[in-house]
Amino acid sequence: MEKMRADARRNRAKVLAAAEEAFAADGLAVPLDDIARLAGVGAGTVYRHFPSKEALFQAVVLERIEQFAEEARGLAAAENPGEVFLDYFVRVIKQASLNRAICDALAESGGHAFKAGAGDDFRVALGELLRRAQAVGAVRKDIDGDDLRALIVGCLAVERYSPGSRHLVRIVVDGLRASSS
Amino acid sequence: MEKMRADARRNRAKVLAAAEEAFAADGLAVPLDDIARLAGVGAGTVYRHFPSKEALFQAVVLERIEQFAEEARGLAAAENPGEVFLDYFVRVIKQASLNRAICDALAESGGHAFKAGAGDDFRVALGELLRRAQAVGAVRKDIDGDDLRALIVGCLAVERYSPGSRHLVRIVVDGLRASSS
DNA sequence: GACGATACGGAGCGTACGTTCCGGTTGTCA
DNA sequence: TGACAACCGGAACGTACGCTCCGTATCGTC
Repeated sequence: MEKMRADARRNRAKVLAAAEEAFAADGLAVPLDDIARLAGVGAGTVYRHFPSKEALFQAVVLERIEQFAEEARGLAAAENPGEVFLDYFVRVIKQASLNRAICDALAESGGHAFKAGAGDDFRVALGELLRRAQAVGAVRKDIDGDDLRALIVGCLAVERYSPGSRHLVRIVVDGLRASSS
Repeated sequence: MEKMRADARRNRAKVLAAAEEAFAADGLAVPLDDIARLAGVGAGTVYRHFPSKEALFQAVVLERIEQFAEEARGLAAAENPGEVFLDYFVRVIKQASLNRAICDALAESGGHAFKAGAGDDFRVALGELLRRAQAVGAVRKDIDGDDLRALIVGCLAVERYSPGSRHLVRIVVDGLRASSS
């Protein structure tokens, strides 16, 4: 992974960039040959660097999820946890809805990518924001991080079904705020 | 459609029944050959009755949606529209989540099946229940039938992501109840 | 600059699946 | 019951795509 030939490292980066773009636009359905062509590389080269299309996809998705987690960690110390949490929740949904790779990763196999490995960072960071928002009474207490991830999945589906309808996500947010019943 | 040979009519019914079962279990991904085998019929016979796999799928899905619409019409005259509406909303989600054909139909092409043709009956009936629930103040007034369909899609995604977690749908229901903001 | 190792490209393989085609079969009607 | 049309089964076709293979090109080193 470190002592690679210079051209190999270059090509690996090109493949990753092309995959990022292609998967984000068309999701997992994009043929691997297209990614190779977009990267200016042969199909064999892709397989030299990633054992399968699935592995490449996961690499791309996990990288994006890690960015979400990073952002969440940066907000963990904010002084108004309620607003911060809800803003973050909405922002993640909006960003993810623009990225078909994320949507497909969630749909496939029940969001396996969100659950395993690097997705764990996201789970932890999101859970922390939630905990703080609950502590100040901004969010109902009968939910946990797993529930939240499921809600994100649902909101993504809504967003894909009828894009841009603002108040649907707000309904969920209102539901999160409502007193626990 | 009417003056068919007896065996043709029989086979058509067998294909439809098999497709219903297979699509409900495995969604659109089930190979057409499997449906034919399940129906005890050759692949050619399936194509004699339905121009494409997609058409067969739509026929099955629309039939199911029509059942939902029927049920909704039967509830239109109830004396407690608030409860009736929310119960119906939850029940549709629960039923649909058990049927991968419905889930796939919603995912594919933004729920095209729900929007066109027979799906219209569902839209109308659902809208009527909603209107009555709003009239008695049980549901916030800033949503319409299209929003509801989108919410159903989202709840289905949640259900598939983390099955059986009751209170996620309840969050949405609470959001629906919440005062309009 | 030459040599071995490493990486590249893209043709080609295997598979899966939607769809079509046609020789045989079965229902219908006179 | 005979004959024609409608229908059936399933082999075969075309396509798409993930993945592999191997002759060739490129890189790093001495």
